[in-house]
Amino acid sequence: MDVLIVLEEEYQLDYFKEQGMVRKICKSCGSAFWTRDSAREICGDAPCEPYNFIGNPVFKTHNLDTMREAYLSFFEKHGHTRIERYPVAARWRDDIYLTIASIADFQPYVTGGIVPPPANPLTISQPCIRLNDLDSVGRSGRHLTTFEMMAHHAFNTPSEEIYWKDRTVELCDQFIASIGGDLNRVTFKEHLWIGGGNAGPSVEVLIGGLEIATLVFMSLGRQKTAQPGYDLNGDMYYPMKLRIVDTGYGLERLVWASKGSPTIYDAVFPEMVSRVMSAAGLSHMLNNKDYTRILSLNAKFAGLMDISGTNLFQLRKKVAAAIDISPEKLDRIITPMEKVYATVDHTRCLAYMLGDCIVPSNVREGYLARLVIRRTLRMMTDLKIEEPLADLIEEQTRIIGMKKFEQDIAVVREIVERETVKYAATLERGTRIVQKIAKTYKARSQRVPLAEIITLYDSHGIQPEMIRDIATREGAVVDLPDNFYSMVADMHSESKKEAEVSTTAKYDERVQGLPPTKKLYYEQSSDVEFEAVVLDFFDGYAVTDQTLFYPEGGGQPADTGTMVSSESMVRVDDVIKVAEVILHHISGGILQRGDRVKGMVDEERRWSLMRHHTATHVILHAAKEVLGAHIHQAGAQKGSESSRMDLRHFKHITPDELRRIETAANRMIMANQPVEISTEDRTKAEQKYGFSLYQGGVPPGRYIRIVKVAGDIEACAGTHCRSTGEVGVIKIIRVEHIQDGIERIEFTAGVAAIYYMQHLEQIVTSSAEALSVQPDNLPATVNRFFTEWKDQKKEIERMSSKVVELELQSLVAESMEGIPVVIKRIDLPRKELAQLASSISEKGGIALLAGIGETVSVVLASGEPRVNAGDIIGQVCSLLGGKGGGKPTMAQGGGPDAGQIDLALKVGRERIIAALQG
RNA sequence: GGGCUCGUAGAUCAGGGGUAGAUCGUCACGUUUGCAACGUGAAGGCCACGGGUUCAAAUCCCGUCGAGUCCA
Repeated sequence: MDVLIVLEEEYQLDYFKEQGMVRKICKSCGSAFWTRDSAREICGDAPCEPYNFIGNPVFKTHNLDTMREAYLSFFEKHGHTRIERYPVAARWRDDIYLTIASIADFQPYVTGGIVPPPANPLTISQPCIRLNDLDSVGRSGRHLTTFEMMAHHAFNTPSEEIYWKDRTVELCDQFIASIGGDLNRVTFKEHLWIGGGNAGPSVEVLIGGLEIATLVFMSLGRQKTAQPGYDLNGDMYYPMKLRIVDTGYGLERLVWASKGSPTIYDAVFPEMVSRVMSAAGLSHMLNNKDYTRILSLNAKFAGLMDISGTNLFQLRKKVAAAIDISPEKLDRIITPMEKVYATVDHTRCLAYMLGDCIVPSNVREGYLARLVIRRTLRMMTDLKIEEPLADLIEEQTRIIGMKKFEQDIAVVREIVERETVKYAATLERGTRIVQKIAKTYKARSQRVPLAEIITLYDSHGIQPEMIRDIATREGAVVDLPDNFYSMVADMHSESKKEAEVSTTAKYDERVQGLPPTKKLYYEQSSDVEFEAVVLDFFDGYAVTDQTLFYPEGGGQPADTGTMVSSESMVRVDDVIKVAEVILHHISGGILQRGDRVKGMVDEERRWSLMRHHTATHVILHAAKEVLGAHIHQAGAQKGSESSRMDLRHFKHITPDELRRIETAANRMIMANQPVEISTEDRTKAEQKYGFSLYQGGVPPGRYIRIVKVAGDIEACAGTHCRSTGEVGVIKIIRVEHIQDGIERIEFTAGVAAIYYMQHLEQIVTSSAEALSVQPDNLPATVNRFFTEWKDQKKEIERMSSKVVELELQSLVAESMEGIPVVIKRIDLPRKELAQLASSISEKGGIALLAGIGETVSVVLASGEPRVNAGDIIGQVCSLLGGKGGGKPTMAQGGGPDAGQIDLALKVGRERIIAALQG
């Protein structure tokens, strides 16, 4: 089917026609668009149309709060339910780190038709973070890292139609009118939307040259269906059962258009702009008409182009020509302004990131937070802003509203302050390394090679521009290619590995014909025996109608045990879950379809796993109590001996904190609260408990299993004790710093904890016995021994230099060719021999000394240029069955053959004489 | 999750198979009314830890622990 024809039909809306709109083709770009203005010839989008709303607002004046409220209450009035925003860290998804669009809140389960939406239709204003255009932020006048995507979403199923294209466009029109927009100036540009495995027609809503919204009609997906598909850019897309109205209105853009200010930044956060301007000593610019004119011109032109790389220079040239100054002068004026804007934008981004409990680190979303923090710190340095970054972020938090964030502002401040100190240290360290390298290459009068610069950036985090500046100051030459960052990226992509194929994937088809296995381990988690019927047996895997065996999942290993049929008794050594079917891996025999079996789970192991799993929840809760609200699990591995849990935290957990966590966790156990487990609707559970539900990953499906342990509430599929008391006892083994921002707590629970403590006790008693002291005195005694050992080592050194001195006095040198030469067997360790020999060679003499210890050690030192010690030692040592070598002035060696020592010295003597005469 | 760099005196770092070093800091003595400065000297090292290779390892190899950094 021809995509273009189909798509053209898609836009023939009754609503457009009723409103007397006409479809036109843009004279400039050739795109189709709908308008009420029959005289209009261009689509209204940049670059076809300039930003003519600047200085000429198209809506009634609004700020962020009033515009958001105007939007949400408008849609509420028109039958939509208002939904609270989701966090900017997309914790309910494992494919993206940050929330990048309002629809991301509902992916993948709602958009996939698995889970119903929290309301239908709904409206939301979702803060989103996109870091792809970082370079343009502050420069283009319109780019932001953080923006609120306001949306109304409707999810249409085959059985229930909420509304589709006509109503969507109608609502859009009415909303624009409600904030004072002139509908005659609005155009709807046809646009094929493709993204995230979905596609559909969409219209871009334009006014005054600015795109203020996109209305997407998501109706195609990659999943093959009976209906004919479309080839879109080489991929096939098929009509979906679920058709989703996915709209996105840019809150900041609406506010900008309502004010008509030169840049979006002035419109959206005027207080912050003026605060940062004055902190940078640039306040005078605010009231200067020339600057305002430059900025608005800059923004108008920037709106017409994509700012990146060389385009920036083009932009400068254009603006400079329009106001008749040199591009260089313009650059000097405008660069600080751009940095002010970017600082304002970035601090707002950080307020959201940190407020939503992201902890800066060098992995995942934590790395993104650190990236933005460091970028901001660099700009603040350039602007000579002395105010602490934490103050600016706190101010942004206050403007947005403290109550909108989970993280305590005091913790946010501490995190930022730590990051600031840390970055200063990195810069200092980096500067020293660069200076050193610059000096090296300057001394060789070479340019600093690119490989060095890449290492400096990649391994030490020093920005290439900074490398150039420092090296230049040191007088070295650095060439910096324009495509530096892409070269680094290329280097990384070379070492990329293929993704692993899931091991269970090969059984997907096989289990499709089987009913879901009844999971007895949830209903009777403390039972260990059950009866079942074998439904299938393949590849060593048995499938039964029901089972008590817990399959590997959620960081909990599988149960083991036995299965007995009338014919045989087999071992269950592994259990896996494929979709809703549980596969038991059998060894030591086979089972047959139809066999009645009795299953027995290894009781000790099951209990140990349950205790460790329940303990994980308890420790997480205790850690939150001790360390703060941001504590989030970053992975966990349960075992039957010990378990570990990784926590996101911005500093090292101190031994004291660790003890407090351990004590708190054990108190929770002693309180012996029941463990409550329920199955709840995913969306409702998310609304009720928040996203801290997803600590151990995001489980699939419409319903999720909620486990409540000692105040900790998580979505969890593991087996648990019936009450916290059954855990028995928790002993934390240690805490380990895995990566920046991630601390690993290793612990043990129940019987394993008792064994562990007994093991510790045994270590202490046997150490105490070895030293014949009471365990209580162990630390003091060990300390004393260590200092004594060090003192004695020094004493030995003193004595041995004394021995060398004495030996030296008793040595009588013979004279060969006028040179004092000592050739002698002295049974001292090699180190002393070397000392002795070198004190002779220092005075211009020659010493060949050999001594017998475990093996023979030989040292030859020569203060006489004619005698090359390194050359001679080899032959001497080979007589002893060994080897040797060294420098011309000092050589060492040895060999095992002590009987040959006299011969070796004799040969050595001959060689020295020969060299002296030679 | 993947990659890279680095662990040597209290601090900053050289040395990269052959006797463990420099600078700053510390301490003592000297010059000085005192301080600063200078001079002379000294103390201060499990060369991160555990294996291996070697006649010989701070140095090479493997592992562990720790620090830093880039990317997804």
